[in-house]
Amino acid sequence: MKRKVTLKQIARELDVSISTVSKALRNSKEISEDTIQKVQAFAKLYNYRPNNIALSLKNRKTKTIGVIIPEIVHHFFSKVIRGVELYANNKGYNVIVGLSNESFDKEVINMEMLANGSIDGFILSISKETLKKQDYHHFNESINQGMPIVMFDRVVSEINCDKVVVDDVLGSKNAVAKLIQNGCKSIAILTTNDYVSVGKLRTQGYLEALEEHGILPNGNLILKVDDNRLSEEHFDALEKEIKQLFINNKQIDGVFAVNELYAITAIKVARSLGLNIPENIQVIGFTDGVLSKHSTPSLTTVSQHEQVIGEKAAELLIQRLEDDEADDETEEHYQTLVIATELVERNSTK
Amino acid sequence: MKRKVTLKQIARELDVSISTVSKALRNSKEISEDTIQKVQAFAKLYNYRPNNIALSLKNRKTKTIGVIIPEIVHHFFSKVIRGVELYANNKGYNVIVGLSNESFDKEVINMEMLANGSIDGFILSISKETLKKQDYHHFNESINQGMPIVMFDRVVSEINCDKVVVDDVLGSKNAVAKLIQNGCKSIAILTTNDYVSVGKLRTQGYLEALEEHGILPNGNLILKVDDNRLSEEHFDALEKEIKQLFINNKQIDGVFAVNELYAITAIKVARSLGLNIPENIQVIGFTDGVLSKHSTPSLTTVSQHEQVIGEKAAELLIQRLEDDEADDETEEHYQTLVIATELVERNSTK
DNA sequence: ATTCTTAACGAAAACGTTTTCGTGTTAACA
DNA sequence: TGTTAACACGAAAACGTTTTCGTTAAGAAT
Repeated sequence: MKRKVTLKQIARELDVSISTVSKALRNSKEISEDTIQKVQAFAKLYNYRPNNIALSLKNRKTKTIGVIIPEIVHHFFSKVIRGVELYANNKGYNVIVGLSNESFDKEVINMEMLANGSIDGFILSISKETLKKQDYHHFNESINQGMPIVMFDRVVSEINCDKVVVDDVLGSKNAVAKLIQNGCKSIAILTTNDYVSVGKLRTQGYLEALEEHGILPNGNLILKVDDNRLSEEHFDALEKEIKQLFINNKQIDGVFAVNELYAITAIKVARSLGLNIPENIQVIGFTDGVLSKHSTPSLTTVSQHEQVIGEKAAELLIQRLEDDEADDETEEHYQTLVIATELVERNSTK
Repeated sequence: MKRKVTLKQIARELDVSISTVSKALRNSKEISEDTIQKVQAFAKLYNYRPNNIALSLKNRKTKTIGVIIPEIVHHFFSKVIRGVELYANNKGYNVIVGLSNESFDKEVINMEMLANGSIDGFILSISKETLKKQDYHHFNESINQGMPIVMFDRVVSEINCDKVVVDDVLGSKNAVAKLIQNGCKSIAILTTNDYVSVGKLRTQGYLEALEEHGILPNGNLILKVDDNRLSEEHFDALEKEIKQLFINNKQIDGVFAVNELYAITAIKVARSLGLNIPENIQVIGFTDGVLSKHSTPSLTTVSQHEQVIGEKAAELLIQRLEDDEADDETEEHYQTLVIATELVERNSTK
C-alpha cells in the first residue's frame, strides 16, 4: 500500500524545491525545459494527482455542491439529482447528498454538517416539517454567510434566493381543462394539505380551470389527503378516503390527482367499484413516473421534466458561484426559473 | 455577508494566541477558567464552527464516503443509498454520490475525481459496461493506494475487498420452488445476459430449483433479454420477445422474472393474450419496488432489503476506516456479507 | 571592470486547524 | 535568598498546495 505521492516527495527525489515541482507541472516558463521534462516524467510515473483537500483549503472553495432533499426513494427527486449530477460533473463539480427525510431537525443538522467548508453552495427542496413550522432561519443563515442556495420545487417566497419551479398552476389548469374538453362534467381533485406548496398551487390550477369553463367548484369533490408519513402504511387510509369520495359522489366522471400514487389508487378504487377507466371516469395525475407508464391502463400525466429542473438548478448555482469569484457583490438579483410542464396522454383519458 | 469566523480572528479580537483559542474551545486544562469562558462566549456569539476542510487536511481524512452507482433513478439503488446515508450520518460521515450511468469511462472518471483526497473510501456497484469489459484496474488502483472499497450487489470475485450481496441463488430458488409448490409444471424465466452477475446467479437458482424438484430445464423457456439501454425505449422489444415466448410455449403456467419490470411486462402481455393471472399463469419477480406493490394484480416478489444492504455496506466501510486508523496493517481479511431475501406474497401467485 | 538583464530556481506565506514543545511568571519550599 | 514546581500561555510545525517575491549566476552591455 503505497501512499499517494505529494509535491514534497517529488521535490526530494529530484533534488529541487517544491515550488519548482509545482511550477514545472503547470508548464511555467520560469522553469527550464529540462526540469519540466524531468518532473513531468516522474509525476506521470508515480501517477501524481494534486490533493483536492489542499486545493480546497487554499482556494477557499471546494468545487462541491450540496443537495438536500426530503427523500431519495422517490422518482421525482432522484431524477432531479440525476440532472444536477450531470450538469455539475460536466463543470468539474462534485455532488454531496443529504436527506432530510421530511424532518426539520435532520434538514438543519445536514445543512450545518455541510456548511462548514465542505461545499460551495446548496441546492435543496424543503422538507414538509419545515414547511409546516415555517422556520426558515437556517436558510437565511447560510445565505448570510455567503453560501448561496438554489431551491427547487418546494420553495418559499420568504427566502431570497434563486429558484427553479414547475408551473404547477398552469400544468394543473391544462390537465383539468383537458378533462373538461374530453367531456367531464364533475371533476374531483385528490390533493394534499395546504402547507405543501405544490399541493396548494395545483389545487389553484384546478379551480382556475373550472372557473374558466364556467363550472362551479364543489367542495365535496376536493379531497385533501392527510399525508403525514403516508408513504408506507397509511396507504389503506388513502384507499378508504377515495372510496368514500366515489360512493358519496356518484356523478364523478373525472379525477385530477396531484401525484402519481393518488392517481393510480383512484383507478384501483374505481375499478373495484365496477367503474371503467376511461369510459366512466377519466384520470390525470401530476408527475410522470414509472407507475404511470406501467399501470393498466397507463396513466395520462403532467410531466415535469425533472432532469431539466436539476440541470437548471445546478446551472444557476454554479453561475452564481463563479460570478461571485470574478467580482464581489455585483448582481444581488435572484431569479426564479419556471419549467414548463407537458401533458403526456396515455390511456386513462379518452 | 459576513465571512465565517476563524480561530485567527477570535485570537486577534481577544488578544490571545491561536493556540490558546483552540485549546480553550476544547476545554484544555492548560488554559485558565477565565480565558476558557471568554473564548467560548465569543465563539458562541459569532457562531464559530471549525472549518471541515482544514480539519480534513490536518487529519488526512475527510469523514466522507463516496458512493458510485450505475443509476440513481432506480428503486434498488436509491434505497441502498438511503441505507448508506442513514448509517453514515449517524457516524458523522457525509455521503458524496457519483453516477456511472452504466458507463465504464464515467465510472473511472468519477472515481478519479473523488480519489484525490475528497473521500476516505468507496461504496460501489459495478456498471454494466465495466462488467462486460472485465477491466477492473481502477478498483485495484484505489485499493492499492489505501482507499478501501466495499462493493454491493454487482460484485466481482477478482477484486479483493469487502462485499455485500443478496443471496440471489437462494432467493431465486425459493421463488421458483414456490411456483412449483403452487402447481406450476412449466416455468419460464425472464433474465438478462450473463455478464450481469445477478442475472446469471438468479438463473442458476432457477435451474437448481427445477433440478431439485425433478423438472428437466427447457432451453426454450429461458429468455435472455438483451438489455443494452433497455431502460427507455427498447421496452417495445421486450414486450415482443415475451409475447413470442408465450405464443411458442403455450404450456407455460409460471414465470420467474429477474426484475420487476420484466415481471409486470409479462403480466401485461399475458393478459393481452387472454390469459389470467394467477389462474392461468403465476408470476414472481425479483426485487420488490413500487411497481410490484401497485400493479394489478399486485406482484409476488423476492424482496432484497435494500436499505439493509446500504447500512451494512456503510458499516463495513466505516469499520475498516476506523480500524486502519487505530493500528496499521492488521487484518487484511475481507468479508462478504450475504443479505437474506424474503418472499413477499401478493396476488400474482395462488 | 562595472553595471544591467535575464534565466532558473528557492524561500516563505497563505489557507485553518491541532498539537508539541518551549517559556515566562508566580508561588512554595528549603 | 535561591531552587523548584505548577500554571498559563505562545511559537512553530504539520497537512499539501499555489504564488509572490526574492536570489544567484551567467551573459550582455557600457
